[in-house]
Amino acid sequence: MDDQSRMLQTLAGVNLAGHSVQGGMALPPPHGHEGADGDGRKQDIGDILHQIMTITDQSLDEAQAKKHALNCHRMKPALFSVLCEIKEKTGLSIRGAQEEDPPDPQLMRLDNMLLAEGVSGPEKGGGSAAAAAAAAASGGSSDNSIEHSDYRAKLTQIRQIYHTELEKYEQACNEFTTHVMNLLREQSRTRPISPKEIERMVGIIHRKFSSIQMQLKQSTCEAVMILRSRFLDARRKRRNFSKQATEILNEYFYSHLSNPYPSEEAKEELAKKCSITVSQVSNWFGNKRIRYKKNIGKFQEEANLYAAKTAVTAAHAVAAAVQNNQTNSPTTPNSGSSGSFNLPNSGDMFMNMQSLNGDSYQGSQVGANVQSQVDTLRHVISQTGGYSDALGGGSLYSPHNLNANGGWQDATTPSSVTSPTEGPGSVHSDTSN
DNA sequence: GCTTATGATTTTAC
DNA sequence: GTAAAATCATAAGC
Repeated sequence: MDDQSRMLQTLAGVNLAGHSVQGGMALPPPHGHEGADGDGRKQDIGDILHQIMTITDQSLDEAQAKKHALNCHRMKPALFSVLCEIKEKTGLSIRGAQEEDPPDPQLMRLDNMLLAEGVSGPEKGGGSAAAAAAAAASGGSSDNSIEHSDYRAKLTQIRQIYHTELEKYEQACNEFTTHVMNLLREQSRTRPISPKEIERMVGIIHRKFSSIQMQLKQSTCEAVMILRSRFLDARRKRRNFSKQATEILNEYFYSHLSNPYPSEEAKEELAKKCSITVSQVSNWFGNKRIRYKKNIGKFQEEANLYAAKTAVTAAHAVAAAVQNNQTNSPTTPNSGSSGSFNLPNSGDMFMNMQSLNGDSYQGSQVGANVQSQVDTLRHVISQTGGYSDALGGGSLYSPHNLNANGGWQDATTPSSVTSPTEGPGSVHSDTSN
């Protein structure tokens, strides 16, 4: 029997004597069991094992010296291979416990969220899907641009911090892993360390670091949530439009009462004039239509006011045109030209009225054929339905633009052709709601 | 502080 | 997809 197998037998005896095996390391008694042969070698082994076990209790220098002594010991190779064998056997028993953990569902959720918010994953042009979705949901492409850019800037900030921290963690993790691996390699000279064990250790380190990363991800998600809620709150905040803007919108509304649905172009024009967004114009008209319909009586006065205002504006425009015509040579023959006063239909009337009265008014364009203009104006005013008698006296406003179902008449049906006998009271079948 | 007005959002119907 | 209707939330007036 050679030294090695004899030693194995001895060690097996030690273990059977009631000393457990822990952590892949055989734990011998402080002093070797005296076997039947009473071999002095056994005493040696016992001493060596004792030294191994107590090495951690000693100071570093001491331990270093002992380590060196152990390395140089004549029994070292034999003992080493025995330990390897023991570890191999004990390793089998713990293998089942180190199965790969399934992916953490919470971590997956966090990852998905960060990806969806544009914090992790590829950079989406500095923006976020969430912000874009929120902006789209609000109904405007360029709307909320201030908040949107603000949101994006803040999200970019969060993204940067997240990536910096993540990088730091990864770097620390790698450094620590390398350090531990070096340590294990170093230790492998004195005790058997299998690649599997190193792998396991690396796994443990990675798990620890990923738990830290999860905290980082959680904090990032929270930050994004807070930012998002603030962003949405900011969008919800209401600021009253300026008086001028409200007037412009009201003027348009009441002058188009027969069909208060501005076209996209008209909306853009109104938005520009009121310094608001197109979707705000849409919102305003949506609200106005429903509120007007719900309570026509309440809006009667307002309607009269704007009808009168528009009538005065129109009258002034006509007067100005007449005056202009008188002062200019009557022979100026620009009647019928495309540049002349052009009021094609009620749908565009307001904008042209605004042109007459507003900043864009150009006297030269309101030129020659005054009489035809007056006629056109009269016709258009009558078509608006708001004050068909405005130039002829009588009631300024008659809310006959709503049909019996509560809806506005078809845009193609001018209010002037609807029954004039229909009074304010007859159109309120929808006001019950 | 309460009420009303009003801009924005969400839900519903078509 | 769009408008109506309902609802929310805040500004403004008292």
